[in-house]
This record gives sequence, C-alpha cells and structure tokens, in this order.
Amino acid sequence: MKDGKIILTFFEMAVLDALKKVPRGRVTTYKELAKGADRPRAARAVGNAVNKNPFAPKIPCHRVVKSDGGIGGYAAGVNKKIDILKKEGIIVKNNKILNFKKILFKF
DNA sequence: CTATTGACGACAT
DNA sequence: CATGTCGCCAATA
Repeated sequence: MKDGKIILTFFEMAVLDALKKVPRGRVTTYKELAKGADRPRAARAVGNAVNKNPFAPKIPCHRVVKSDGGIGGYAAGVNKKIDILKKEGIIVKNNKILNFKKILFKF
C-alpha cells in the first residue's frame, strides 16, 4: 500500500495539526476543531477532512465527537470508535459521551 | 464554473 | 428526547 506522496490541502493540514494537540482521555468536537483550524464555521468540512485520515494511528481521529456529546462517525466504524474511546477511559452510554463537558478539549 | 456530497451545527416541531 | 429543515464549508466530479 504505498501512497507515493501524501498531499494535503492547507485546510486539512490545519485540522490535523489542531487535532493532534488533543490529549489522551479527552475529546474535542468537529466544531471546536474547526475553530482550532481557524475556520469556525467549517465543522462539516472538518468531518470530511479527518475522514481521509492519512496518518491513521498517528492522529487521534477517534477523539472527535459531535458538539452535543454524540459520537459522530468513524471511517473504521462507529463501534470501533467507541471501543478505542473506552480504552482511553472515556465512557459512552446510549451513544453519548459521559462527562462530556468535563473532558471536552476546547481551542 | 456548477452540482453534489458528507465522520456537522443550530433551531423548530 | 427524537426528527426534520436549513445553513455552512471544503473537496471532488
């Protein structure tokens, strides 16, 4: 599977760069991430950006959730996302993040 | 250039 | 609380 060269748009780079700052055991939202990428209204576009996820294990894409505490999506399957989150000590109940406001990482 | 497509968000019902 | 509608944005066809 080699990809030759990985080319990212400026936007994607900004998003991924912001995302890698999110500490383990905490989560951020698409919206906050958009803010971190200096495009406060591009939450949707952020979802598309992380979906490409070029640096799979390198960047914690699983720590990105919805602004209402919902899980959101995941390229490898939402269920997988939940598993990993649990592994980091984040509890998901009824498709929602417990203590969401406490562990939310804001930019 | 226009149209379509989403791992979204806010608000109304 | 669950759904639906509309607005937003960048990437792609």
